[in-house]
Amino acid sequence: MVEKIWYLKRCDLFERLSTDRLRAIEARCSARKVARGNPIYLPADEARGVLLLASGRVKICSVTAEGRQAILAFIEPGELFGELAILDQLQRDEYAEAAEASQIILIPAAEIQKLMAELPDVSLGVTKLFGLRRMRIERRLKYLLFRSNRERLIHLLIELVEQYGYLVADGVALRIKLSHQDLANIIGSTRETVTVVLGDLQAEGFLRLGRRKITLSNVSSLAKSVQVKPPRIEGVTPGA
Amino acid sequence: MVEKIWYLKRCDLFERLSTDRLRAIEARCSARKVARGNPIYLPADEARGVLLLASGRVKICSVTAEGRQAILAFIEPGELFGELAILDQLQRDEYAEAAEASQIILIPAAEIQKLMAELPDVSLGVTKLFGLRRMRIERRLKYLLFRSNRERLIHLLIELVEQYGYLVADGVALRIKLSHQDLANIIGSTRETVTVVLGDLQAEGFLRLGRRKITLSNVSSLAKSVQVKPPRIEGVTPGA
DNA sequence: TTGCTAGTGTGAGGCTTTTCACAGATTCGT
DNA sequence: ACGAATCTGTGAAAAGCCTCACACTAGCAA
Repeated sequence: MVEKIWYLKRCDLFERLSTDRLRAIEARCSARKVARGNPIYLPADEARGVLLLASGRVKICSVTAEGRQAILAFIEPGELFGELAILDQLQRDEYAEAAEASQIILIPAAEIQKLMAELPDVSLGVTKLFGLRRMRIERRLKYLLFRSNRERLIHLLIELVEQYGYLVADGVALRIKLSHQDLANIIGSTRETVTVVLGDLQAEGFLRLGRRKITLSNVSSLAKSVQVKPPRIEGVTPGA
Repeated sequence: MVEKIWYLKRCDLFERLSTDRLRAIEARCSARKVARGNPIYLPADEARGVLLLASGRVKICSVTAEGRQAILAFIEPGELFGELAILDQLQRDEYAEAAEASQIILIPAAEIQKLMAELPDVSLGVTKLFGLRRMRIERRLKYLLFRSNRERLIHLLIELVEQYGYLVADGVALRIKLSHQDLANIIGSTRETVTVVLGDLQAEGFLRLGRRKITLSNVSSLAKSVQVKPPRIEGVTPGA
């Protein structure tokens, strides 16, 4: 059995709770492992609670009638997802799948609601979480509307650098592996177009391509080309 | 001077507060009127507080470098906007303008934060507000990604019916007046394309066009054509 | 009434993006 | 180590959408 409490403590929302309190929550939670590519919840599933990602990586998607997969977000270890269940939203209309082998913890909605009622800190934390997610998605909407695929892709790369970038000898690399298909699924384009545009950007010297790997050699001029201020880059190591 | 307290009471978030409490809040708020087409806040403005729309209609927009206006949302009387200020987000990156002559009330962020800290109900209300807005925008992102302009427009029409539709003799009319340019600004297209697509839909018998006015004659088959369940339509009158 | 403005209708031409088809390369599972 | 699956690169043809240019109408203001 997984040490659930250890992971609970790593989530912003719970880090300030007492160990006793955490033990109590832990008792109500269940954990499970999901292999890469497998679903965690489907739109049809009833939303019984909130999920916490202990390890791995999760993507939140929706699928069009023609079978195209739109990627709405990636979730990193320590982050909550499926959190609309907190609002007694029983039905979700997106689904979550493991982008890598993952361990997840299911926290019953009632548990969070109880915490929110008792501890204003938690309540505020949830509000902030919602606000943050909303800002992210609003920002994405803005850079998708009216923009060419080239611009969309550049904006996405900059966002990825902000979230996953780390410095290497010859530029900035990403701590996340994405195929061209994945990138297309985020910006609402096709795999082929992404391949071509990335090829162009490489030819123009903005980046270097590897298999599921992109190294940005000139983030700031790339940012300037879409009139956006260059992102801050986390100074250090590749991480786990 | 406007009867601010009257309007505060009409906002979901405040409706359960005592009159005394409301008086106290009222004392900290300021009200102003804005004529159609004028800005309410700009991206550069510091976000001093949250805004409550007392009357009129507001649109939340962002502008691309090439001067295209993306409409992110409409705000109706009784709704809050600019609410990210609650999270001490000092800088906004969208702007708000009056879509019709409007009266707005500015509530200092500190006031809301105090309420949230003292009253769990308010705190939950804010969380719900954030969650709701996020669901809306996520839904929009989903119907924009990978979709043709025709599909985007149909989805938008269905959303508008849900929010603004009322039954009339020959179908469903909308309680909001939008030009083709407005519609284009919502779905990220151009005025001409919207005109053409609406013309097609009219020819196919789905709707009838008037000046800044659309009457849907067959909402359910329109919904079926994009594989969406038909929206509920508010049963009655045109409203104010 | 007479402008004037905002909103709508239409078409030609060109650019962007998708679609389809296939080939080579790398990684993964067993 | 081997075959299978995944990932990337490329090109031709077609579809979709945007740009630009202009005409017409309804509503508003003086």
